[in-house]
Amino acid sequence: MKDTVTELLGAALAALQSEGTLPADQTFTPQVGNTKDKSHGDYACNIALVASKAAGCPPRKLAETLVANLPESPAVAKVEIAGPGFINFFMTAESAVGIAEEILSQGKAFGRNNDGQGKKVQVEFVSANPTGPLHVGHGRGAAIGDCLCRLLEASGYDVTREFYYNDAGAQIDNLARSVQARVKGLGPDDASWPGDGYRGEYIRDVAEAYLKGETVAADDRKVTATGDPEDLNAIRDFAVAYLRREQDLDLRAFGVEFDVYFLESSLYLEGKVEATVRRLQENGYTYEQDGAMWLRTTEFGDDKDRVMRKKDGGYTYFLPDVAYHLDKWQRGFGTVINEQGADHHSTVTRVRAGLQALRAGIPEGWPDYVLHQMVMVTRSGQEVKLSKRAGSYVTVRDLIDEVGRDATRFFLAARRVDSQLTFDIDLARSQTNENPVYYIQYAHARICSVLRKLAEEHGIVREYNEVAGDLARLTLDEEKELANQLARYPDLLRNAVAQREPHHLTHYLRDLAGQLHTYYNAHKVLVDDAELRDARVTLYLAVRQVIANGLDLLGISAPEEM
RNA sequence: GCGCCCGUAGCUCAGCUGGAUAGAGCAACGGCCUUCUAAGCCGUGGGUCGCAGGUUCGAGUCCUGCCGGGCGCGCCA
Repeated sequence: MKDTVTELLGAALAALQSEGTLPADQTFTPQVGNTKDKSHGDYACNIALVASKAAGCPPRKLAETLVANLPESPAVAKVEIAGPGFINFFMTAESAVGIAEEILSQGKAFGRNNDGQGKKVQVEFVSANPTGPLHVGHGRGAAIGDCLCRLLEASGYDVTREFYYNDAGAQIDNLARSVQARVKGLGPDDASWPGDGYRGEYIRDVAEAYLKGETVAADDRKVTATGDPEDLNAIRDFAVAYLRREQDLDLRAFGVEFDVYFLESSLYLEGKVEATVRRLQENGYTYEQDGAMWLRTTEFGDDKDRVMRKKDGGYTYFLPDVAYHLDKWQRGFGTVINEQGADHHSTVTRVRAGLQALRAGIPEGWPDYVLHQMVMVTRSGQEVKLSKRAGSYVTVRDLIDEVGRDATRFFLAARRVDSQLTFDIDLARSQTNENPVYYIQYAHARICSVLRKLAEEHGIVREYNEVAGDLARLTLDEEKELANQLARYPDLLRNAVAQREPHHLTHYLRDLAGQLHTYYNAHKVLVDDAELRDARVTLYLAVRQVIANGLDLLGISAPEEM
């Protein structure tokens, strides 16, 4: 419908250009928007305000001329000029509800597009080091990252989900020493406990499994414990595998699956770190100072130069990071999105600077970053800080166990990424209309319920994408507005992808579900008039399809009954 | 001190990249179940969009400066 309006306006603009009212050497592209207020019609355009200067006449006057030149269309019931010069389009209900047919013919494909044209995109997210269970922050990253992936896939991109982790650095040594201490029967409060050791209860579990000689398999590794308390290397390998497996289980419970697990150690093994260092040196951006090797990141907008090789000869995390991103580039990802917590935002400039210093033809703003702000968990209005397993933080597993996967995903994706998020456990648990997850799922279940009733009492089974009845019978305001809302869905997805903001989807679905509930309560579907009944059921089917499609992009189930 | 993010109804948050009289939900108050799921619906009240300037036909949205909150400023990741 919106396209129809755009075309009509395009024709009118062309007419004004050929008759000289508007300059022919400029292009005017009408922006057609959805109206907030019903009295402004269904769609509105501000082109008269935008082009009034070029036309050399007042906006309202230009609007009048444009309207006079609009081609006739059966879809348009009325056109009005309002306010400073807006052109408001009132569409016929008949043209609006036609969207239902389109939705049902496209089914699961409705809303999807091929904007990406099969281009390769990589989304790196979660990327937690294997030193403990995933915390809520990782959960937010998982919810946002996975939803972005689904949105990109729905836009025709070839998406790779990637998880990067450090399996060899100082933090892993620390993990190994912590597990070893537990293996030897020590606790965090003992005097000989390692200085910065991990204190969580899960360390004890790892130690016990190690002593029992268990075998664990995670992503690409499988490790059997030797049980030897003195073999720190064996403990390290086992602990990493054990905690990676734990994280995998959590992610699976959350409905997130990765295509690639990338090990930091592989960058060293394959000489990619050394190659990166050489290239940076050859390009003349490095220097020695205080026994360390520095990179002149200030040449590329950083506020100070960064150490790449420490006094002790080891590299800082920053260098493998650069090597890793060069590798991503070389793997052919024209678009890479790094989803991380905002507490890592300082790496953005640094990594980009390192990549520019390589002079590898990588564009300046590459890669993209989506940085989410912090998450706070509350229960009974109080902040929850601890979990039994992890000690100092709330884990993803805690949330899934307590409120379920659907609610966890929904709430963690329901806010703009750059605003801080309060996860209200009481709200997420509640099974009332105040909980948007249930509210949306209930709308879906309600439609299914009506269909069951139709089958049971009238013996009519409507197929998933079956159009029946005469849609022209749908003349109610609620029906037209419901149809308009459905028609917005494809644009909504485009917008969510462009902005990298999954929360638009949660808000949209909340609104759509609300309209469905309103309609449901105001007008009975299973009326005696069979033609009207069938038409309404068709609209219901279309709503169900869009809700199901939207929930799928969030990784949330669409239950048939509740 | 410097950098990034946020500040919108009592609370939690939207606001489609500058458009019309700033919107939802919750909470509060008042209604609706012999009718397809009341996990629902309808109605009412509620705002100097942190403050002050600027840009223009028009600013919650853009620019500057303050105020308040979060995060970061390691030869940790």
